[in-house]
Amino acid sequence: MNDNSDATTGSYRLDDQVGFILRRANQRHLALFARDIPDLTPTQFAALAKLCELGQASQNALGRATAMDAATIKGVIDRLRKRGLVAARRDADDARRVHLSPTKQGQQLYEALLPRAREISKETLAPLAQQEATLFLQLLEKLAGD
Amino acid sequence: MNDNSDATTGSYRLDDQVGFILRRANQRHLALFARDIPDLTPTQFAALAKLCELGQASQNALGRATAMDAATIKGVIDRLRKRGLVAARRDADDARRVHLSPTKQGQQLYEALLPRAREISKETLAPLAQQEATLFLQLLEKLAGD
DNA sequence: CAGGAATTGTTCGTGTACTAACAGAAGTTG
DNA sequence: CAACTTCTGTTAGTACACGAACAATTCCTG
Repeated sequence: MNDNSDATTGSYRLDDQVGFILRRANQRHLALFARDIPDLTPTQFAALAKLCELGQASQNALGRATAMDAATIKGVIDRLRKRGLVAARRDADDARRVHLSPTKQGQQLYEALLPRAREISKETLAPLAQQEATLFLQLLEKLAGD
Repeated sequence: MNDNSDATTGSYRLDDQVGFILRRANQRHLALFARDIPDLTPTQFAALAKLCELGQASQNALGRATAMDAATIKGVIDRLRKRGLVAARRDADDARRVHLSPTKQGQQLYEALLPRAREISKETLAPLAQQEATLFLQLLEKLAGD
């Protein structure tokens, strides 16, 4: 009974808490990404990748598709635009919207980076056996919600 | 054979990549934390908790124990000191070191927040069944490394 | 003991991330 | 149609997070 599994009783060790380990796992992934794709941050790559998948999107819509709020996606897109990877123009139908699309250069960079991006996902999961990795992804997906 | 499981072939969907889902899971946890413990960030709580666990530590040592680099832990400790939760003094034996310890107020706050911290961990894992959660933590730990 | 190497903490610059407040445009409803 | 509401993007402020460069101190080794 006294096995510390209750949420309101027993010892609390920081090192055993989901949030803390989640943060460390994320750190490890970010480090792998920075090593293999130094010229683009994971966030920037995510925005570019999703925009290439969709072909086009409004700024906030792209933010929602990549789990970034309006303030965050703005900075990310600003930097991608400055590097000529993303093109932006005012939407004709809705004067509020910023219509985004990847430039040819952005599209090419995305495709050129794909092998490395796949490799990063593989390396991140490398500590797990094949079956463990599959199971882990299923559980992680549940944890992420939505 | 063509099941897209190879790291260098097949389709690439952002939404299926570990890094992306890891980031979303982390976001969900951060949101739960901010809701239940609005007066302290997860990082600040981690530093305070670990310092209370250890009783004392040098600044960089605490950073290592909480997976924060020297530049990051400095800002975190500065803010905790400003709020009177952590006391700092120059180490007598090593003039480089900053000797840190929780103040009485910091210790009390930590203990007062423990039930909520436990609850947050529980809520974060809530989408998983008991057995799934245990397994998940084991796999996540492997992924975090070290 | 002297001189190079490693450690500790600091600062700077860049890039997420989120809240809050805002302006303008579009949609909805009485 | 006019008021209300929602949605879009922007800005300002705070807080991680990390690389790089730096000074002071300590350690180590010849």
